[in-house]
This record gives sequence, structure tokens and C-alpha cells, in this order.
Amino acid sequence: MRTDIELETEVMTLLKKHDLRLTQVRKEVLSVFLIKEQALSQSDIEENVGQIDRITLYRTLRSFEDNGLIHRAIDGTDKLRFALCVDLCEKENHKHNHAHFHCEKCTKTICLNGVEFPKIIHPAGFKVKETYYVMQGVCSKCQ
Amino acid sequence: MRTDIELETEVMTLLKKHDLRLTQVRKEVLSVFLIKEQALSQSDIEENVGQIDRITLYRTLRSFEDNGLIHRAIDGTDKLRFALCVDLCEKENHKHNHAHFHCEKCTKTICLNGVEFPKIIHPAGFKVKETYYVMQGVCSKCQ
DNA sequence: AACATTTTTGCAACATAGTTTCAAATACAA
DNA sequence: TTGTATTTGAAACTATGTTGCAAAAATGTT
Repeated sequence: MRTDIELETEVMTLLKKHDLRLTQVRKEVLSVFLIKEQALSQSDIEENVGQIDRITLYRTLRSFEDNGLIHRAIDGTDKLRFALCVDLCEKENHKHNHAHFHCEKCTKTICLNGVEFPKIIHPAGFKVKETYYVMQGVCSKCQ
Repeated sequence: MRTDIELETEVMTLLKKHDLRLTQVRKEVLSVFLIKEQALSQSDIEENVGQIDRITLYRTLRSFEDNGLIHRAIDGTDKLRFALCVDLCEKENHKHNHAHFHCEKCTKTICLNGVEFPKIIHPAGFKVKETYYVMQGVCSKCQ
């Protein structure tokens, strides 16, 4: 666990590191990501911060994404989710090599940072820039 | 290539095989999938059939999916796309083990049926039912 | 600490997509 | 060909994505 002060500090450091101004909205949203430790959709976040403007949240997520703070966690559902980048991600240059797992029971999506996926043979003539690996099923807690 | 008669026959056979009534809408929509040979979003289909009700199309796609005729082709974009099942798919039991490729230039998504992906180690305690492998980049035609 | 500049926020307004209900139309089987 | 079950299309509503703009807030500078 992490104290409130530690959380506050971590949030500030992360925002600064990614060239983002320290605003109230951003601090709150980033805190949710740090506490929850799972991929979050827009509505997930709305439920976890007190009273936030829908459009502002929408733009906050985009700016986090643009600045390499979060990435899209494709999980095979209709909902777009975002997850904290582990490290090394930069503007316009996200580097992710992990799978995402979506639990159909609790509907949570988590990054499986320990599960690297093997390089598969790319079809001839195709230039592959980004690869996603998604697993759906039941997570350990919901068995 | 396939003649109109052959297409008509194929459509009928496929619908019957999947316990779907032979309606005008279904025949048209399925024809588009057979002709296009790529993953299609709702709007892709609307552009390729003459005048179709939005809600009916929405329900048609769901019924096709439920009856194992098409599957969701997750391609990492915001748009939900569907692609024809290759074979063997049944209600509630889709079996897909191929990757999807989304071209950022022509925005087409295709199934890479020849590209099987290796089984990766699943995290302990997780029950994996479905796996998706998605690649984004530039396809051979758009190089 | 106050100001100027730039960014961010919140609102209005609009576009698109997902979903349910229900009556009319259609498909199919007896 | 008729009866039954399914499908369709319209209305209505909800949710989500997006832009423009003025007010508010954040940051750098005096």
C-alpha cells in the first residue's frame, strides 16, 4: 500500500515527467489509474472520481495517451479501455509487448505484464507496426 | 470468381446451415461478406447494400454472430468489425485461431487465416476461453 | 505577489452508435 | 393456404465521440 502523500507525489512526478500541467482533473484521473491497477474505461473512471465533466475526461484521456502515460488496452469488448504505461513510453511511440486479459465475470481488464508473447511470422509484404494480444476468459479471482 | 447464381446458392446454403431464415436482408448482408472477403463494420455494410434499416442491420449482425456465421474481428480501432467464420463455428462456440491485420492506409481489416499463432503460457489460475491476435501496419497492397 | 500568456476546463451543440418496445410484414411448416 | 413464430422497421431513448468557444486555471516572468 501507498500513503496519500506518496500517491500525491507519484501523481505529480508522473504528470511532470510527461509534460502535462498539474491540474485538478488530471491529478484525480491519474490517481484512479494508480490505485485501481487495471484497465479503465471512461465510465469506470467516472464512477471513481467525484463529479467530472464528460468532455474534459474524454480530452484528459487523449492527452494522457498522446503523452505516453496511458495506452489503449484492447480487450475485445465494445468498450475502449486505457491502462497505465509501464515505462519507456513516449509521445507517438508507445512500446507495449504484453497481453491483455479480460474477465467475462468481473468485466475487469488487466495488463499481463509478465506474459510476453512470442513473435509470430508476419505475412510477406506486410509491415507490422503494432501488435496486440488479447485473452478473454475468467480471471483467478472469479474462478 | 463466382457467378450470381453460385453466390445465391452459397448464401442460401450458409444461412440454412446456421439455422437462419432466408430473408431478403440476411441474403444481402451475407452476400456482401462473401464478395468483400474482409472484415466489415456496420457502416462498411451500409455502403454496400442498397437502403437498409440501421436497426435491422444491427440485429442481423448479432444473429449472424450468435449462430456462428460471423465473428468479431478485433482490429484495435474504435470500430467494431465482423468477418465470416472460416468453418466449424457453432452457436456459443466460435473457434478462431487466426490473426487479424488492420491496414492503417486503406483501413481494411483482413483475417490472416494462414497465420496461426502459438499458444502462449497462460497465467496461473486464469481460464482462457478466447484469444485474439491483432496486427496493425501497412498491408501488401498499400506499400 | 501580480501580471501576461498559454493551456485546460466546462458548456452548448451536434454526430454517431447501441438498444428496447411494439405493431406490421414476412418466412415457414402443417 | 392458413396459422404460428420470426423478422423487420419505426419511434424513442441512452451512451459515446467530437468540435467550437468563452471562462477559469496553471505556469513563467517581472
